[in-house]
Amino acid sequence: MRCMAVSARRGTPLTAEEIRSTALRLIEAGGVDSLSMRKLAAELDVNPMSLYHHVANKTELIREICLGNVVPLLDLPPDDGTPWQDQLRALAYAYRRLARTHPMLWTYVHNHPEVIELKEGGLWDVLFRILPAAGVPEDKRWRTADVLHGFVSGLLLSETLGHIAADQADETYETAIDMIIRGLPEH
Amino acid sequence: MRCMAVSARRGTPLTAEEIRSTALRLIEAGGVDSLSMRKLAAELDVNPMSLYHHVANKTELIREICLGNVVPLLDLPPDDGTPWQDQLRALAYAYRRLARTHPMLWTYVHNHPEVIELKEGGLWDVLFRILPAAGVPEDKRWRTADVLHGFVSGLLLSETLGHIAADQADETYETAIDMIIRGLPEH
DNA sequence: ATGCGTAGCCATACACCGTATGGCTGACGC
DNA sequence: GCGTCAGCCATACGGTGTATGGCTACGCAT
Repeated sequence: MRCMAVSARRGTPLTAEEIRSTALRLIEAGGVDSLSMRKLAAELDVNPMSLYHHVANKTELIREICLGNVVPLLDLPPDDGTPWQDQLRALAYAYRRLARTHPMLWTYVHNHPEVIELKEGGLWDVLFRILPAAGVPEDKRWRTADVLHGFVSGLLLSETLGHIAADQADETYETAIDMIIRGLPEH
Repeated sequence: MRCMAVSARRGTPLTAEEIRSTALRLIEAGGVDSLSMRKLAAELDVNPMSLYHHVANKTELIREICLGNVVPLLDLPPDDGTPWQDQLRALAYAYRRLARTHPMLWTYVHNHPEVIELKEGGLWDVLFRILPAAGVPEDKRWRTADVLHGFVSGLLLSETLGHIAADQADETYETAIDMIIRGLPEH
């Protein structure tokens, strides 16, 4: 519906989604730290201050990208009747796919807790569906869920940062998930 | 030996060690990102540019702090005759002590790989001493070492960032190490 | 003694950052 | 016609890392 005053240099008005996806592209191209409101504005062919009519500030922008453009990409395994081992494996690999799709943002999030302090997506629901089946007693489920998440995040962080040889990454991850499954009560 | 021209506002000349320890203090007080050369200089009662006669630049300064003032604090378990489980546990707890001593720098390092790409301290030597005793076949030792390091780092990151309830942190870590030990071949 | 090299320090300046403030334009409801 | 307001932009402020070059005063060779 072609609304309001329109940029001098652009045909169509900005949208929050356009800003987010462009920002995400810049982030994945050069890291979160290399994203600046000014570069983002230049990429969108717009004055830096125009961005602030669509996003509150930079950190809020990043938060919205995470919640709107990244977290939803995690496809959680359904609650079919398959053994808990298979479901846990599926969850782990979905998580890895997410990390590899947006490595820069993923590493950023994993040490800027303020971005998503809320437990991400339905991941924890799935974990709490799996753990009882794995024989983890109720009073240890929270603890175990934290451990599993910490383990997997840490390993993915190592991989993303290049601490793990690229040609070994697949086998390493498999080894890791096997180790986790073996470590749960109902081996 | 009181050498050369001396600061107008200070009695003694700067030293690299003084710069590093002050920077480390500021980092642990407010996070790595809040450290600036200007604040650091102010804290040392010196002109910002004076720092550059003792350190190459900011990232190099941080690297030197890690290598000189943090990594050496990791006290690796000795090669006494104790079972590998005990040695692994000792290593894990030494690592945790380090993370809790310098949480800010620790989290920073764990997603700025360029800082210490070199495998930190003698940690890996100890791991490679333990893994054979734990029954890990030679062709899987590197992989397993990567996994263990990723796991433990990730969990400590979670803890440091406050994702784990403080009153549960001890038990959670214990649970984690138990799980790792159970997951290794020679349970 | 005298002059020089140089270690240590500092003043200035540049390019970049996030964003507060306030003003412009033009579409809309009344 | 007119007020409101969405969208955009120009300017400015205080912060950042650090390049450049100049100052001082010591140690040393002459």
